[in-house]
Amino acid sequence: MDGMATTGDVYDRNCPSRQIASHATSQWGGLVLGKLLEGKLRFSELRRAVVGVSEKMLAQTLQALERDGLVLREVHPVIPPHVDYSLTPAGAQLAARVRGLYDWIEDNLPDLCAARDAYDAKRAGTTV
Amino acid sequence: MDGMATTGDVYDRNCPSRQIASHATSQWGGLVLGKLLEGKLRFSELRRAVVGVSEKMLAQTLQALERDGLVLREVHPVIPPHVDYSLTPAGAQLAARVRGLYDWIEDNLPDLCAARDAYDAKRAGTTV
DNA sequence: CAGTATCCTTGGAGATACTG
DNA sequence: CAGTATCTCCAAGGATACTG
Repeated sequence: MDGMATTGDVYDRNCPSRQIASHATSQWGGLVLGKLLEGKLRFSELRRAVVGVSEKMLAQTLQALERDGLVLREVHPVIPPHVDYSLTPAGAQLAARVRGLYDWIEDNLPDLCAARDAYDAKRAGTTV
Repeated sequence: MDGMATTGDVYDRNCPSRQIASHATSQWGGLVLGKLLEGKLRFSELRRAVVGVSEKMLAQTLQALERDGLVLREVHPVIPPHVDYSLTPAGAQLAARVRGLYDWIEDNLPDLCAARDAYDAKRAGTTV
């Protein structure tokens, strides 16, 4: 029932779920989680792995994910600086689901693209 | 086929996967897919169900999902107009995964919020 | 009812430069 | 190396008005 004040339901407008979901499924958030699923990585390694991300967005994304308890940040007090990022247990669970989503899309890409072409073709034919 | 020219990999910069993923996991895309998982809905029903969405964004979101072959649009030629939206088989599969992601977040919300509080508390203590 | 067209605002995102 | 700070800019998104 709706008796709960803090539903946590994503269909509630101002509930933390939407924030966390947006972090985890954002352009860069999803890709970062996916990469970290393969193992611990340094900042610069992530930067290279996640093609197209800027320093700013990577830092921002990692902070959001760390804050949500999905990513672990380990600072090694050496010179030059060395920081490792990895998934927390929670992060690994969520990342697996995000990855599953991406994988499904990649697996079904031919169908999806075909649907697109059909849609565009139909529009081009009817209109104009 | 060369096999790798069109990888479909989301880590490729300009590949359709990223587009489709962004549609499916966008703020409104995810919520629309989630709602349609419960059954066929009309435009205005969706508008009410997905709290906070504007007409423009709903129309735009539905078009993108329809174009990707995830959502089926049925127009009933009556007055006043009546249009039903539902998931295609592909859409249902993807929606289930998106839903799973949201559900996981909702289920683990207490932990996630606790992590947040801890993060904020630590920052407040060390800096200032 | 189910959209489209238009305008307008905001903040997301990149580039750059600097620091510990 | 791993960030932070600042600036700028474009486009996503919302509000409104109109149409079939």
